[in-house]
Amino acid sequence: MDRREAILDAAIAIADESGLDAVSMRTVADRVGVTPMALYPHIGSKGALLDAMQGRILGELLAVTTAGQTWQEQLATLAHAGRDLAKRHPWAGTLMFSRPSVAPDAVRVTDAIYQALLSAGVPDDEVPRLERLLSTFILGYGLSETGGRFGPGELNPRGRRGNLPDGTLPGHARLAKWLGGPTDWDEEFEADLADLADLIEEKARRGRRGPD
Amino acid sequence: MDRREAILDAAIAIADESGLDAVSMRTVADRVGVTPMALYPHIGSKGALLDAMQGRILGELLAVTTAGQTWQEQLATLAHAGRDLAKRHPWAGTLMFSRPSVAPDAVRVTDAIYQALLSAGVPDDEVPRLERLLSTFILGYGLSETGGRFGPGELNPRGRRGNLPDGTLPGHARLAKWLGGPTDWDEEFEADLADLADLIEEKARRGRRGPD
DNA sequence: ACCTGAACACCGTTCAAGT
DNA sequence: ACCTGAACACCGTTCAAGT
Repeated sequence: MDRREAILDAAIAIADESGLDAVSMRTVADRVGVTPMALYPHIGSKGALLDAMQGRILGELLAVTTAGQTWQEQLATLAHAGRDLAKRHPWAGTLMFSRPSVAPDAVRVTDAIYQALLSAGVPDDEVPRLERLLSTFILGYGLSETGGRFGPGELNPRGRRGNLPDGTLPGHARLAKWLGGPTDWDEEFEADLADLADLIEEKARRGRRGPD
Repeated sequence: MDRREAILDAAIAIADESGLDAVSMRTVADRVGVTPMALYPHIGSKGALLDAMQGRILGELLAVTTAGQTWQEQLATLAHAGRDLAKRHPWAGTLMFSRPSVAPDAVRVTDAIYQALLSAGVPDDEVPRLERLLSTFILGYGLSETGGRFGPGELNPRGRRGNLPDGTLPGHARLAKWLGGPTDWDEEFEADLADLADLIEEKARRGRRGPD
């Protein structure tokens, strides 16, 4: 097997098992069965290794096919694939946000979203912006879930406002009924996607009437 | 001055100047004029230092006031404050996504968004989800800008599809006209906010008619 | 009460040396 | 052509010692 591929396999396995911080030239080399310095001719540097890991992840995203689907189905397929990926590889979100997507596969994912928006009837000049809005949200959602931003503290104001005087959180007070229990993140993701699909549909409808 | 505050000042100054990676117990201690180990009684650990930095940032966000504004103005004020913060402290986005918001100030920011959504007329049971949708997008946008995900490569397909066969990027081909030039990120952020405000208005309108 | 110095187990990377 | 060993300049953190 190609040494470079073996190195990537090892790095991804370590990241899946113990997080991105556990990926070091030393731990990767150990897993491959070689000295840290032996990695350099094959992958260049730690940064290049992270870029290559990102490329692998995006390759997985491209495995999904959207041929013959409606634009709603296409977007849903891509969004779910993105979120599934974030769950399978919890470190992927951090990586995506922290470095520009240089892999050629990244452009192909972007293109798939462009195509879905175009077939929805979104005016050409609005497509790139809406693609960034969608991908930013999907990435952010995945990262919030896996990174802990949507942690239990977000939902349960009891035990968090201990050091705040009463009456400073009127919003929380009024919404108490909806803030108690656990949240179904799958359900919430579906609802968000439905809302964003509505937004796209509205864009397309206005586009057909011509711009304001 | 309180030693703990001085330590936080130093850490934030270093992060602003040289990035979050440059913040180490050693560099912070150097700036304060003390040995690394002298920090521990005051801040506990590196992780606690990062949490405290996050708290400071959120405190800045609470300085904005939204009293007497329409809900559209309230949301715009908060969104702009969030994005300005991300520009002033480029490391803040990474920090927000990578750890749950434990600071009491975080709940107050959330509450401000709750209040705006409530006064827009969004049904109570949809407010927490829409708050997460909004904050996820705003954070993600700031992080994409400062972290480089919205880098020049995203916009200019020339020079990136060198290793892809022709015809694999139909979306890019059709949108070539809109993908050439530089993007005004301020303008794009405004347009995104306007779209999300439309979405909220639509929610409120449907809520008044009663649920489906 | 607060700080220091030495130490431990880690990093990424360079460079000369081995086969 | 590919890999190793030693070294350099870094990490966060512990622990005994100083004032």
